[in-house]
Amino acid sequence: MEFKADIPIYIQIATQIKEQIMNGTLKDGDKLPSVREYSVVYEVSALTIQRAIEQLGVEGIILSKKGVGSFIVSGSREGLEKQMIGEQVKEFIERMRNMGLGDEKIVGIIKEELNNG
Amino acid sequence: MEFKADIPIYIQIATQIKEQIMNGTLKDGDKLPSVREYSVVYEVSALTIQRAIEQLGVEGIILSKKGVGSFIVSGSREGLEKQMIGEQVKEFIERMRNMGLGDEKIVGIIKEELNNG
Amino acid sequence: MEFKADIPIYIQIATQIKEQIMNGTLKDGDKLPSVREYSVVYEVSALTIQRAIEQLGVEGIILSKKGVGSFIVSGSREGLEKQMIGEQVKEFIERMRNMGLGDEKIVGIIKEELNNG
Amino acid sequence: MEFKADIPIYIQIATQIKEQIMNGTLKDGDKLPSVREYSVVYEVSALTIQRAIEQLGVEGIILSKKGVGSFIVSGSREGLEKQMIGEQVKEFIERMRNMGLGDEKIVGIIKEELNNG
DNA sequence: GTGGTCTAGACCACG
DNA sequence: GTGGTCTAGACCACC
Repeated sequence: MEFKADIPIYIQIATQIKEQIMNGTLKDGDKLPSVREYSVVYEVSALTIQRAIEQLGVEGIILSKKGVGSFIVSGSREGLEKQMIGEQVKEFIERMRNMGLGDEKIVGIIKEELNNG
Repeated sequence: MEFKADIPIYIQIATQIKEQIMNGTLKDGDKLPSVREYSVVYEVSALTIQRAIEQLGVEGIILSKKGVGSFIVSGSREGLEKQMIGEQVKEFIERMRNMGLGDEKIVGIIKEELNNG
Repeated sequence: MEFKADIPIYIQIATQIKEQIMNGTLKDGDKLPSVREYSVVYEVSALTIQRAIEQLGVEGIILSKKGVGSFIVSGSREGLEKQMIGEQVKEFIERMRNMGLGDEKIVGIIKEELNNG
Repeated sequence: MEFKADIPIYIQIATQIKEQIMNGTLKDGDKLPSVREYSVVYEVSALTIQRAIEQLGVEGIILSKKGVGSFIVSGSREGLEKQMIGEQVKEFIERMRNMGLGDEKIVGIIKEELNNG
């Protein structure tokens, strides 16, 4: 597993888990892999994994129980959809507009990339 | 001037200058405002401005001449367009796909946000 | 039955039993309900109940006889009163004083809460 | 500096800083001692201090700026007063009532302890 | 000098 | 076996 250098690893892992919730790999009520298991998979220290999970806990997406495990809070998927998609779309459009692109051009480059990429 | 807390200030300033180049506020060959002027406008220390300018220099977008000033390298606009737009579009689409969205849905939410926002 | 997330469940159960001794629900010499019964009532594993009872045993409040049951030690109520009330009152007052509250103000907020709550 | 064994050290430190805000030792806008300074004073690792400060950050009480320091958010004192005092008073009274004490008795033991202690 | 991240390893309390 | 806390030390980016 490789990470971008300019974003904290625990944030990148947290984001990845969020994505897994959104695309259905992880579902409501599911038990997450243990901190130690993740630690092996991602090849980072256990503490880094815990910070990722802690982060998700603060955001109300997962709930950790000592001695038991971490579980996906039911209904978190719907919340994530609005939050993550909405935020990122707004940010993306704002940046495109700041660079002087009009609405049609924005839709154009998206379509182009979808077809080519 | 206000900045996001989780992104280095000098990066945010550098990004704004890039955007000004792309939307035509700053043009090929133009002399940038002085560090002092920027320092007043953005309400940050001169050192932070210098790091922003240094950053743009490293990226080949501007050229600093000692005792004279910094100038926008000719042709930088075209380069920026491909780099900034291309990169960001790819990243954006990748994230949307990671969250399980199909191509049509991606275009849909973009259009929706363009009309509402 | 619901528990606070940041305090061990077995401690919370032990505390509730202590409170029942103090308010008279459980009296000197009484036999405690069985581990199984508690397990059903509190909706936790038998092991957790046993830890709660073990805890009370260590504190000298109950006495467990193998194959017979657990019994409330005579005189435990009086001991609990001094211990629990005394400790908690001291701690509470210390915290209020650490926050800069004077004696009169402490009595005031207590009275206010007693009337409103 | 000594800590209670059953409460995380970083929580105890965070609580102590909150108390200092409430009793006026630390005021709105004040810069907190650095992580390293605290680390020496409390004789714990720098990371433990950072978790305490991080906690206060999540609660909106302080704001940390990379390379600059941590500062007390203006208006945090008023918020703390309502939150900390209110919560603790309610909890204290609930526990006293669970033990079978009537309102007058609660006020009585408080007054007694204030005079003796 | 400042806060932030990460590691590797340890110990503990919980269920 | 699980999550939570703590250490000591390192490196980094920021201002």
